[in-house]
Amino acid sequence: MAATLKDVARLAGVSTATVSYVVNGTVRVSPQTRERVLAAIKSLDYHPNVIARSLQGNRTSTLGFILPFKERQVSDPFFLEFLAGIGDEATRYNFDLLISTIPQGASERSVYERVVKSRRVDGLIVADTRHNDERITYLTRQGFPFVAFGRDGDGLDFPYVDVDGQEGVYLGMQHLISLGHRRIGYVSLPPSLVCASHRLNGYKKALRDNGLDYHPSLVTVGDLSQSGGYRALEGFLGQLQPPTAVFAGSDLMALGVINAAQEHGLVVGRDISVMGFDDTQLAAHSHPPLTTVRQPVYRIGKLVAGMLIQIIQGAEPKERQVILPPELQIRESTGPAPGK
Amino acid sequence: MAATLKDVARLAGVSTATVSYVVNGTVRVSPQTRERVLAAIKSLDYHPNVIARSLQGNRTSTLGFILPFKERQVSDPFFLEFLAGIGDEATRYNFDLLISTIPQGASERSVYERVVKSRRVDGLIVADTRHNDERITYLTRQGFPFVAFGRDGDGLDFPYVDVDGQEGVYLGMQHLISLGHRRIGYVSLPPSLVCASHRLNGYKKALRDNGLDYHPSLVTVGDLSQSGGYRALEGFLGQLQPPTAVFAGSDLMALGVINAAQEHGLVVGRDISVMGFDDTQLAAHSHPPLTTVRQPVYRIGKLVAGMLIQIIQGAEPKERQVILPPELQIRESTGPAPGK
DNA sequence: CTGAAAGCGCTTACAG
DNA sequence: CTGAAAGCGCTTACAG
Repeated sequence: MAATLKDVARLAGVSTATVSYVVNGTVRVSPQTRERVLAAIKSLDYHPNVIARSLQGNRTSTLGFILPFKERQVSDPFFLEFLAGIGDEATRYNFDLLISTIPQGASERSVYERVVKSRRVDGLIVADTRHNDERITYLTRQGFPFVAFGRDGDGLDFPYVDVDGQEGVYLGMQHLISLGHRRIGYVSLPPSLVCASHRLNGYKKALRDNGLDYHPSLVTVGDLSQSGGYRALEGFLGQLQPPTAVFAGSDLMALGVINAAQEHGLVVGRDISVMGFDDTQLAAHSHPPLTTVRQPVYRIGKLVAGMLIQIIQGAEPKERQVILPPELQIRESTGPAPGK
Repeated sequence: MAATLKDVARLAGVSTATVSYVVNGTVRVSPQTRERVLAAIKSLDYHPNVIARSLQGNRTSTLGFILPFKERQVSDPFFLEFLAGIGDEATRYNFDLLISTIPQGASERSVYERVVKSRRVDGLIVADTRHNDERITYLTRQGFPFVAFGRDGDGLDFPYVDVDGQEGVYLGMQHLISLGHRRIGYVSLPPSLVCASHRLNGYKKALRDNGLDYHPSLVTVGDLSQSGGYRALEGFLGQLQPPTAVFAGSDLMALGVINAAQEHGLVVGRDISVMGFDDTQLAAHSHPPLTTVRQPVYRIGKLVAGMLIQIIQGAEPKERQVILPPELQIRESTGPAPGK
């Protein structure tokens, strides 16, 4: 059995309160007593029981994250970087991270209810915000602390961190256009996602600002997997005037576009340019290395976790809604438009 | 404030013990009392406080997993499928899943110690077992419950689930050899991993059994990223007699091999055959779809979690060490050797 | 500076 | 079948 406060108190010849003071440093204790307690702690290899502490304090020091596998495929590498960020920041503040999945047959809603009602966590992190996001209305109604990765799409006010997707795609489009591309295909994200609209807006705005026409045939919706990108390019190549560049709304889709292009004998970066969005590790390691718009997912994980912890601790974070500037990451999958 | 047992007891006019009996179904309660209690629970929207329950029972009903980012890149999609399996199985048994990361500058050992000592979880899941695995010796010494994904490499006895990697690579090699390939390159995994040795053995055994020579120049070690595979193929292609097929020890590396091949103008599946190992979703969605050896990672997650829960509950699992047969997943990245 | 005591929200022998 | 009471391992006013 592991040692308890009581064991330490007995060995040190003091009360449990005193031991607690020493452990937590909340109350001044005389040096001599302190020494005795510390020695007892060491000799018993005492470690506080986090559960007892939680019960007493009515807080769990735990953050929760429910993996949102509605739009994304289960293995989207995106989430692991995000998790790493959350986890590292949580650890820094002595918080733990609880992960839940949505088992087959269970509803997302039921999982949220279980986590909230059982008071297993002090707050939740929500990713991939959606239009009419049930998760957000539920948590808001419950008054349960949460921070989202992704902004609101319906005029609700909640704390979030997001990347300026419109600006990101706009920057990417400027890059492509400056390379001489005039016909640029766009593979959009599932429209239920709030970020899908912003990114698409960036595409349209860039066309407008550069005096280029918007061709609905050059825009298609992908499913966030490589296959989505693959099929999109197949569709584009079947057209009379295929695009010379394709902007995919996510890296995974861009990889699919690259695969399709290479299968068609096209040299990516020369015969056709391909861009992604996210800058996951997969993008940097693809061949050719993918030009993409960087979302600092790891850092966003840290930010979101940090904000949530502040909120839990009752300190209004200085910025409740953070929009990070995207960053163009130019690599080798984009090049001058053929014939330029 | 959320309702407590006491609130329910008061409203129903019974003792807290009785409410507890009803909630847990541990003791028979008269139908009338039961009804009253149930009504009170409903009207107060009472949900048991898991933390209090944990403290009282000296168990947390929580499984822990510390993301092992030593050999793998942070975003390896592999882990998310694994996490999904663990999470779903945990939920089924009313267990939660606690994730920890190893923050920059912290040692893996210190993270394990913190999790174990704070008694935040009832047991741990260990993945990617290594030779001289410090994590395993530590947990064993502490008598802390754990189950591993990956077998032992040093004669230690602990519960695990693993896939027969030797057999898997052997099967894949038979497939390639039956297609007429005689010079087959192999991209091995970091040698610290126990599974690296087994897979490499499968490669060697297949050569031997088919009367083919082992050429050290056809074996190289990759770093588990696409780049590892990419560089491996570059190396192979620079040789006087490049291989006609390449077996990569992981899907991610196989994708890198495909990328490199396509960049060199080779049609994968015709000019060169490529195989992977894992069968992540990335493999199924790659182009051409990747022939690979399937590890049912999601199912392994469920198995491992299930075994751990049994162990925690004091029931020796019927199988303490499970080795699953690998499954050949033939898709389009492999084909007859050129000239056959 | 230190201790006795109450309490966080449950569960579980023990009586009756 | 039901209740009074102790206890899980802590923290924290409150006295002294």
